[in-house]
Amino acid sequence: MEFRHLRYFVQVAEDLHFARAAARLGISQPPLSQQIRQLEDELGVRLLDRTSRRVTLTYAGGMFLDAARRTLAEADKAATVARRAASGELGELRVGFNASAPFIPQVAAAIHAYRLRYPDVQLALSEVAGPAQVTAILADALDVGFLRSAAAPALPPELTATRILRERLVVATRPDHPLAGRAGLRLADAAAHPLVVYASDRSGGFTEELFALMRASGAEPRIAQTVREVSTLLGLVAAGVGITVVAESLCALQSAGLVYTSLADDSAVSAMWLVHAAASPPAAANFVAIVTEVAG
Amino acid sequence: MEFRHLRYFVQVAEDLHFARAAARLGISQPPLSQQIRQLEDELGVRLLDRTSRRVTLTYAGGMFLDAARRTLAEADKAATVARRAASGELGELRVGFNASAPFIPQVAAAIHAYRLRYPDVQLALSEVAGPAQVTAILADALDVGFLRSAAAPALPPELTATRILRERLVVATRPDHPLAGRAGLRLADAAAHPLVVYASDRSGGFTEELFALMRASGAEPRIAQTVREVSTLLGLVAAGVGITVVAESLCALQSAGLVYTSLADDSAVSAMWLVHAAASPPAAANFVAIVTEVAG
DNA sequence: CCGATCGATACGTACAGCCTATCGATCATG
DNA sequence: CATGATCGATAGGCTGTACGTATCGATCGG
Repeated sequence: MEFRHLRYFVQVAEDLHFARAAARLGISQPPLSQQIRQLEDELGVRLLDRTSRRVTLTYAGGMFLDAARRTLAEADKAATVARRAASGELGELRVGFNASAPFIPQVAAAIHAYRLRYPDVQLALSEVAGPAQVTAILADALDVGFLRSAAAPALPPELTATRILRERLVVATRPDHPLAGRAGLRLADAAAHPLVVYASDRSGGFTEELFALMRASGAEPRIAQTVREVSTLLGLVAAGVGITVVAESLCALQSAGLVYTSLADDSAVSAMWLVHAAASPPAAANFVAIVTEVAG
Repeated sequence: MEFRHLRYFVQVAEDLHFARAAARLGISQPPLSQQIRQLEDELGVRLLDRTSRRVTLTYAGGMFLDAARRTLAEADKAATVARRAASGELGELRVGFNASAPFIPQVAAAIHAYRLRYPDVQLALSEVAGPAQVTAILADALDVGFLRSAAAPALPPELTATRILRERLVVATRPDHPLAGRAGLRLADAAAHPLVVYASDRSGGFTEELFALMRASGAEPRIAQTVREVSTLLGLVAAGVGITVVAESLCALQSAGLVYTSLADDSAVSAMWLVHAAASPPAAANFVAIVTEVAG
């Protein structure tokens, strides 16, 4: 049985007239009769009762007509699915992001724009620490990932990173802290006070990068407390446990016990990167395109 | 796109190896490569990434694989549906029956046996008066019908009637009625008493046949009351409104106010017939076969 | 009774799908 | 690093089959 048989049969069943059906199908009548007969022989079932004057569906023919239509529709759907999947309009996209990514307006805007443009792509968002994202993408557990890194992250050749945002670092303190609001504040000043920082396994390298910057400015940082979440970090700063240094976009999180003070150092910058496989699935490539367009 | 393409693609996707897939498909490797390529060209989508060492599904290929499997399954189902419908194992069967048919054990047994043997046939049972059944079958609103008639019913040539039961008539009266239990009771005796009978439009000809029998026995029947249902008929007899004559199988309906007395006349018989179109749908033919086997 | 209609049959043809043979690329191995 | 094995792609020839034209046989209306 081939699709030809189904297409021909459906047309004959609709017209109940071999010559007309053949004309619609763009063939002549004899081969149409042959193909219908061939289909009946293969099924071992008479689908049409035909005299030289009238063609009617048998009971089995009526049942088969429905099933044949369903089969043709399913085949159509298969072709459409393939094309849409290839163009990235259909499927699933697994996006990883670190703790600070959601607070970046450009990232949120890009995700929103992507959802509007590709509504049939199932977005699977998951919070993953920076380095773990790279591993996850390599293991095909993730398609793309947002991670923070001052410089371009070192990646295996099959992965690509695009910088989507470059931002300054700020110091977060209690309002009554001596550093609060001080103009021309420098990293070395901040390093003189005990710090609340992310635990290394959660920071995705941010803490290490921060410490490296401080040491480069000639000060040795001291850890007051390590935490695992943004809310804890800022909560403990507001409680006076210590101060911390975060990316400027985190200023979106305001609180009565918190003030953010700019750092004057040229080196006090950080960046968000979008990491993806060089051979990305179509949906991922579209996502990268939208993110670089909106946020880049 | 033809089924060939789907079958070939599914096999390659399962083996991820052209030569092995070709062997399983019973063809050689080159035409398999050609057909896959043809499929990809038609869809405009690359379904497989292939180097000379490794074959992998693209994302679109994976989505298409599912859809292709569904399409092939749908086609299989279409063939099965046609065959099962042709053999009468699938579909709908519309059975008409008159008021007395359900009380006949053979009819009930036949319907039960049919349900067991053909569980996937949707049985649509409907109560239809005898002559209306013939009209309904001719109008293709009914497939088969049970009706009561002393002699073979007059039918157009495209319909066939099979007698499935021949039974004697009995008189139904109150227990204190003078005819109750009288040995050798004859139709002429019964005709001497006022009768409760079905209204003509509901009786399906039974009342007319009964009156003809009574007149043939030399008596003129008198109507005490006409009714539209079996329960009303027997209820009014039990209430003493009159007596009635019914088929023996109705004795199954017992009541405190009712007794049945046999009629001695040779002519006091009735029969149930199964009517069906000569060109019945398969399910109807099977039904007729089972009924004649069980009840005939 | 005759012509029109319509599906089936007969038969020739062109193309497509399959075959075998071979190539080119990649990878494992000594 | 050279060599052989593996595997998909390509080339070219052959055959089956789906389609075309011509015609037949049956049925129905006028």
